[in-house]
Amino acid sequence: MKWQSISFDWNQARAFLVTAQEGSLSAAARALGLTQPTLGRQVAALEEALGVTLFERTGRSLILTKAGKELLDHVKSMGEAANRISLVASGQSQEIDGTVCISASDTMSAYILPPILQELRSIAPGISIEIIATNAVSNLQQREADIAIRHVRPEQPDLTARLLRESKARFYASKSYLHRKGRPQSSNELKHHEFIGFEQPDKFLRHFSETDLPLEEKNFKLTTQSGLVGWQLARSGLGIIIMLEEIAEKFPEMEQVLPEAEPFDVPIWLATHRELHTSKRIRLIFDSLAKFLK
Amino acid sequence: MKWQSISFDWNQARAFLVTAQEGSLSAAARALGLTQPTLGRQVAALEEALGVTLFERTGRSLILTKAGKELLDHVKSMGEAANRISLVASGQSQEIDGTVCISASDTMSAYILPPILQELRSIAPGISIEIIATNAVSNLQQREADIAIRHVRPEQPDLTARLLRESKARFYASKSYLHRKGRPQSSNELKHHEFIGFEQPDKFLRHFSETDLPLEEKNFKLTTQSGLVGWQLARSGLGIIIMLEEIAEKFPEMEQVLPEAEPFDVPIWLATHRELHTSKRIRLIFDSLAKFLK
DNA sequence: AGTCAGGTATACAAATATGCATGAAATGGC
DNA sequence: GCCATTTCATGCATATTTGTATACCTGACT
Repeated sequence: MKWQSISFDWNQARAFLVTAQEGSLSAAARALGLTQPTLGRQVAALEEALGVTLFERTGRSLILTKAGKELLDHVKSMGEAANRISLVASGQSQEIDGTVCISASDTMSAYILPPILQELRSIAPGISIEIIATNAVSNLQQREADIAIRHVRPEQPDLTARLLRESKARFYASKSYLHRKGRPQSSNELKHHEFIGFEQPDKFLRHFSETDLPLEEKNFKLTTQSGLVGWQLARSGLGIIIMLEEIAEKFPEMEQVLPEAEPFDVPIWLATHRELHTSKRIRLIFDSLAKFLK
Repeated sequence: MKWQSISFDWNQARAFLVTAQEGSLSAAARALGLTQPTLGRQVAALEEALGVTLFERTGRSLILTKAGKELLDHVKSMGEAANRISLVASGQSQEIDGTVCISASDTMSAYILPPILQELRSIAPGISIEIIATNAVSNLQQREADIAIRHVRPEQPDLTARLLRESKARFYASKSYLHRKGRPQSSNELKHHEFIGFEQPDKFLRHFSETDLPLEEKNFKLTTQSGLVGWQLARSGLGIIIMLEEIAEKFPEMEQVLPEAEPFDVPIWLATHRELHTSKRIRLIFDSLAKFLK
């Protein structure tokens, strides 16, 4: 094997990758926890070493040259390999101390996780836990999180997933709202009510297209991507919102809408990357979450 | 994109890759042009950063741990990407100065190339030329050479190849040998002569299996992987050898065996990696070689 | 037009990594 | 069994890289 061709500075390749993807040296520096001059020098050194101009310096920002574009694919693939290294290494690591990154919806993070985290802290005081509270489905492949709590079946390959249980969700509204607008007696009456939606209204509506609920876009005058904000809006009497029973029951000012109707099934899945499941640390948190969430 | 997972030191990954492949820190240091303490510290730092033990230190040499084996594949793929970066960069580079690495058989290198190199030197004085004289088919993919002169059609993908011409090869022997053993008059008489072979006798014989020459393994008492050594052996009268006409004719003490027989066809191919063919420097040498060898 | 935000390039001090020299341990050959 | 050789680990002077502070540029908005 001839190693000459790979003996350029690999950190410079990393600098190029992140700079190209982030769009500027400064952004790349922030992403990598380095400084802008360092990234600038690394990229310049790589250009020198390869004998290729990667970026056109136009004062304000950098734009990739043709040669830079040609190279970017290969640097990306280097980055993907680096990502796998980090992933597999975390899995192989049998260190019990360290950080575990958990991704969950914001409502789960705010109302379900806190007491569980308390338990986890006493079980494994050496482990730092980072919560990614987002309703976007995080990408476990790209290591945005080590463990994800989800309400849809994880379909990506290379994932270890466990269905913990089926939770129930219902429509809720504040007593003040129901007092003002009246309590609907049948699902048909819902069409005259105001709902608080998640994300884009059309995307959210698709969930209800399978049911026989008469909901249209005009019912969703308020929409947010944040479950917590939506819940606060509902608590303020601004409309009807869907919420897990176990969370809603903690709020006495909130009342079930159509209490006789069947609740919606909401599965609770726990997922991690297959490689990570061999790690003592991840395994411990995964199993404990499974136990407490069940 | 989350960059955290790729922000470990990529040069340490390189250190791990080369160390694992070369089998020792010292060998890796030689390969990379660094020193053994440096490689040792880089590998140790990577183990620290990933929280994984990569090698079992058994005093003399290092052996990969299970975790190390798990990671090696991914580091290899990182190395392959790095290799492609270097390859594409060389192709994109429009610098005329630099080094070009040419691979050719040792006889070609010794008897055909020298006057051509003289020409190249005057055409492009800024280019350094490195000759890899070997009869092993060098791997252009792995960048063992930039340009290869071959006698078989290059079949690997991603290669740009040009058939320069069909050269002729014949059996030759020294006059002293032919005087001593007698000049064979028909191909049938060859079976009583001694031949000098290349590489493993069986491998070499396969080339003649398609012809009707009565050669067997016992005819090849002398074998070498070096064309130059073989030729010297033949010049010393030790046997019959196959050689390109254009080379053999420079040696008046050597004489064609069975001069009426048809010579063998030996194609001369010039090959380079497709990516490299866009480089001014490589292109210049490639085209010049094609011109002079034709 | 002027200001401001956000970007890149450069000078210099501090932190970091590298190479050299050397010691210790283990393998292979005599 | 011993010696020669090869390999990994460590201390220290040096070389390199990094970060801080700053100057300078560009494009957007008032």
